[in-house]
Amino acid sequence: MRSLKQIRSFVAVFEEGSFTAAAQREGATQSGISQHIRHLEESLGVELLVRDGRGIIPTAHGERYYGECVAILRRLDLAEAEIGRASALGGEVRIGLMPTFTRAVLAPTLDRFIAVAPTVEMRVTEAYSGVLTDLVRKGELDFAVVPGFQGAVGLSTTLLIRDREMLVASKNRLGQHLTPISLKDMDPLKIVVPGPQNTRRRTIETYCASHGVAIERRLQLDAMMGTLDFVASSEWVAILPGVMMVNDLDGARFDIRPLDQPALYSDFVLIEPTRRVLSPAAALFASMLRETTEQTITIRQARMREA
Amino acid sequence: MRSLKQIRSFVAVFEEGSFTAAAQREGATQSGISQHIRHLEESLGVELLVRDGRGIIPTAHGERYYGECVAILRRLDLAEAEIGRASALGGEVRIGLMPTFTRAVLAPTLDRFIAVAPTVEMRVTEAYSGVLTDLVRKGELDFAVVPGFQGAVGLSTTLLIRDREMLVASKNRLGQHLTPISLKDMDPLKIVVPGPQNTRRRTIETYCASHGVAIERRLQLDAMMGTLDFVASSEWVAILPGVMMVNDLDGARFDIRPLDQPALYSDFVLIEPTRRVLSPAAALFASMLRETTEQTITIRQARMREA
DNA sequence: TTTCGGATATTAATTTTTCTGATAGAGGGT
DNA sequence: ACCCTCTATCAGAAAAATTAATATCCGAAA
Repeated sequence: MRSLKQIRSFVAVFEEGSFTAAAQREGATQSGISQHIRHLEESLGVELLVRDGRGIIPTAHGERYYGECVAILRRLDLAEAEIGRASALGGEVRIGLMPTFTRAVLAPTLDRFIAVAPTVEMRVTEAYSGVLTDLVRKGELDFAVVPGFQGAVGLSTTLLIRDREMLVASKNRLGQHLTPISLKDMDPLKIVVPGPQNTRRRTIETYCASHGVAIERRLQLDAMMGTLDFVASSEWVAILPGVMMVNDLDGARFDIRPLDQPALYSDFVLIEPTRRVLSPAAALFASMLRETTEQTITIRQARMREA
Repeated sequence: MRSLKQIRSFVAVFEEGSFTAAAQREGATQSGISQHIRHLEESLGVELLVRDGRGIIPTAHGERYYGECVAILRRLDLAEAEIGRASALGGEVRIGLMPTFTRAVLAPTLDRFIAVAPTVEMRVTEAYSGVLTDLVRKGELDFAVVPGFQGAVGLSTTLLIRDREMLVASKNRLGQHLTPISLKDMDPLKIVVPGPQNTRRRTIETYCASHGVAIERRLQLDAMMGTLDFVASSEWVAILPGVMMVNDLDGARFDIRPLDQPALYSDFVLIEPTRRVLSPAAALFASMLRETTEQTITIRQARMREA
């Protein structure tokens, strides 16, 4: 007989591309997963996955069936979310954020959220996007906010915010604080960049290369806080998302100027497992996060107009 | 943990209105069903059904959850139907028809169907609408054709055909064969009617009462074939759906005249369990049944224009 | 070709879950 | 109150899922 376990196993194998990884994600053994898939295939009378020593490749039937299965799991999840937690905001919310977000917008969002939903247990994980993506796919996080990017199997993405990139340097080093700046008119930069595994690295390099930005030296630094500290006390600069600088708009520590000619925007998206539905509490937190972020951006724009 | 068995059990209880009946339908014991529902309610943390000694009443949560569950089961069924039997027409088709349909349109439909799908095992059940409805809800029939009526929980209905009601009498007793007739201009009728459990009885009585049709005597006869035989050899008349008289349009045995002023139409609908999806073979048979019926009606209309 | 690394399949024993049959209990209708 | 019908509960039996160990398969590299 068909069972939800079989379906969940199949979805996991499909998304992870491997029985072993699926077993890990489902908290089961590879053996068990293997049997579930076999039974499923037997009862459907159709091969769903081709095993080729190196992982799996779904058959055409597998592809179709996967789509239906995700929809079914999602619907089931929705049905429960509707009932179980319809009224009371409760339970646990587990989210993942990059340092970009934890630096400035997390705290005010948490303040507001905790006031509204005092019984919800919040668990925030800080990590870079690759790690967060994995955690979301494994179901260990309700959602995460990562840079806009090519979707991954089993994840659905929603644009959370689009923000402007800033050139950041220590105080009085960049000229008119908060006014747009064109990098190609500047002396060659001594710039701090993240490592190549970070999505931002490629964005920054591409921007510089295609808009004639001269770079004198690069320093690869994978710590956000470290980067800020270093920039604050040296002649090096960094390109950072505006959203993480909202607490430094006063110009006391940093000179911050939005990139211009052209402006550089970054998208941040909310990712969640397609097979699941955000709990009301998680959805509330997500919307508060967006709101807070938008407010900070609005405030910044006001300051920029003054400057 | 949640399981499909639990969901199926819940749907069955909801639709049957009773644990005992649900157990029968699912081929399980009442005890097992009871435990499934209990576990479901426990894991959702919500009461779905109120038990009141005489059966069950769903709670508001139960109502909502039922809707989702049906959608999920249906989607699952669809996913499988898509895969397993996408190409080959095979398996078994079990349908239910009333005597109205078995008399004239079944045979030609079967001819066509068997020619196209020789490997399909057909099982046709003849019964009245109440019985057929029960069988469909229990999942023992893929679909049935019954008089249009108030939907039942768990069944979805599609209009299959709308046909005109006929006054039927033995040969040379009604005047111009196949021409419309207004009953209120006639002498009081000696009419054969089905018993009150039959949907048609109410339709006929209502028609007569509200359009001034005089009735001299009633004869209650619950056998369709018997009614025809009796009418053929007596001065009694009957009101019958046109679709069952297509083999008697030649006027050799009966005078047949469509009711007029006003015309009386009857709807026949295809009913199937909402939680399931018609197999390709069953869908094909249904569409052939509709086609055949429509053809017979077209033929009759041509004859009527000639007359 | 051989071997190695990484992956899935198989198997049998074990654990967990489900199912059943008997029985107790609850709630109307008479 | 009594009866009848329905659901709940329980413990044993049956079935299914799970596991750990092991076999097997496949491709890549030597």
